[in-house]
Amino acid sequence: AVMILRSRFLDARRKRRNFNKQATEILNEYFYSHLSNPYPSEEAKEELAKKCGITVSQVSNWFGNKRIRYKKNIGKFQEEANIYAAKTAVTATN
Amino acid sequence: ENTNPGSSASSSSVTKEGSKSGNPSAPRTRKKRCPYSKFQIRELEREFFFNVYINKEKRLQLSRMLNLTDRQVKIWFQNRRMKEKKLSRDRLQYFSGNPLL
DNA sequence: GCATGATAAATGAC
DNA sequence: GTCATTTATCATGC
Repeated sequence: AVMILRSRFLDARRKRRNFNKQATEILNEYFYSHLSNPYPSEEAKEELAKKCGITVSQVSNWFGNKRIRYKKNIGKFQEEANIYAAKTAVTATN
Repeated sequence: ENTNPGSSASSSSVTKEGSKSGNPSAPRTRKKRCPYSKFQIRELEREFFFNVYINKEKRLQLSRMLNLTDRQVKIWFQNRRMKEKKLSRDRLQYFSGNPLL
């Protein structure tokens, strides 16, 4: 049993699985609403992790990848940025 | 599969920064990340197994053997310790709350 | 074929 | 020294 768990643990780390749509929505919502300073605090990371159903490390990975890839090609994320900007605007009015 | 530029003897490559001699457009070049070879990793891991903290003497010896700089070996051990800590956290999280064991 | 998550070198704050 | 991070690279999903 120990070996089974151990191998499953190793595989789980290596195998990549995409986050579900809801988690991605939450992460993007935070990212684009904090575009001037997309660096969530440790507490914010824990809250995001809880809401997304992922680990804090995965939240850190997501923001690290998002920041560098956004900076490298802002134009590619323009449409996405507009979507979440409008979304946060709507939630603000409600 | 190695050919590490800027390591060992040829100290001409990684010019840390020409902070002097004018050079107004000092780009402060960040060293490009170059993955280490299997052989380098094996030797580094071997030493890490014996002692997580490497002393200066072994560090110099190891850096020469692997054609790396002292700084590279030092940083590798730092990163490796962080990796070990993260692995421990992940293991604890994964095996906790498990009906088995 | 790229998008995406995770990991490996490298830097800098402290 | 730790540790969050930047950057490139790796591995996988689709």
